[in-house]
Amino acid sequence: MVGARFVKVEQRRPDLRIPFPERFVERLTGRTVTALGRRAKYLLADLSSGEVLIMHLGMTGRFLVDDGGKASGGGPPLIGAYRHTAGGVRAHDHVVFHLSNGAVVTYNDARRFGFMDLVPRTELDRSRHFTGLGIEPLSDALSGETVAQLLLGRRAPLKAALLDQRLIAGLGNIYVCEALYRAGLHPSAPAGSLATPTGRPTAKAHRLAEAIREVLNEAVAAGGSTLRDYARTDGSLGYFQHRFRVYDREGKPCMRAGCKGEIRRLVQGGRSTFFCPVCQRP
DNA sequence: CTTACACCCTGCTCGC
DNA sequence: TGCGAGCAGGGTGTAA
Repeated sequence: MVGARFVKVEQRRPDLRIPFPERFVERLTGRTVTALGRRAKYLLADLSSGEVLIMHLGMTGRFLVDDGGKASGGGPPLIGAYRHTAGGVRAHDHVVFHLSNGAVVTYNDARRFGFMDLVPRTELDRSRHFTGLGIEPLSDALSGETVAQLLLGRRAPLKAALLDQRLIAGLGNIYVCEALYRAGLHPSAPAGSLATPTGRPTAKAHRLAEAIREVLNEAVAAGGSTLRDYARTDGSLGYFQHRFRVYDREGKPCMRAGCKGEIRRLVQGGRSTFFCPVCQRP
């Protein structure tokens, strides 16, 4: 997409989780994508107009890429590669980008918890989506020290605090479960128990920071996690789901050598938490 | 300020 | 085979 121009944009419904911005199609058409980026779970495309296209996948959103046979010709398929058929619309295809390089990028989202928005680049950090966002977990900002400071005094369960995007921005349900397991921390422990009364990091805080970084780096290297509702098994999907140690493993044995524990599931804030009651003690 | 919970929406799996 | 209940990668608005 970078360097390519939107030659045609199909917006097939008025809203996803929120309405599309005013004149969405007009503000994209004819613009060139100058850069792609990310902040937390938001995908960002800088446009030649000075606006940023913000895209969020929600739970079931995905981008399907028909590169026109260029990038994948002869080589391994692109992530989500597929063939776009003009006029042939799949269920839940909500937005179709036609690019000047021949690529067709389709946004598909069954549950429509995703969204797209347009904001001036200069106002991005003040936009409603970005105000109050926490630190990037893969940046230098994440350390035992910052974890301790962020969690100091909080009585919410550790699991809930890690899912709070205002503290650390970008962790989801899977990677929080996996990070807590690797750090040997109980999901129900008070978040503040990882800090000393003065906000200094405990050994647990250091372990957690390291586990978060480790899990995310491994997942990115594996192409992410593809769960139950993917469309194709063409070898281009994420593989981290095969490396889950606790997520969706209720009733199965703990994978730590010698551990006799059995993975348990509990519900916190309406979300499932998976953990080993032996390795992750209260 | 915190924390808890319902809700947005569709599809799949499970138990009966 | 059919059907309802429960659950799912996220975020927000409201209430307590």
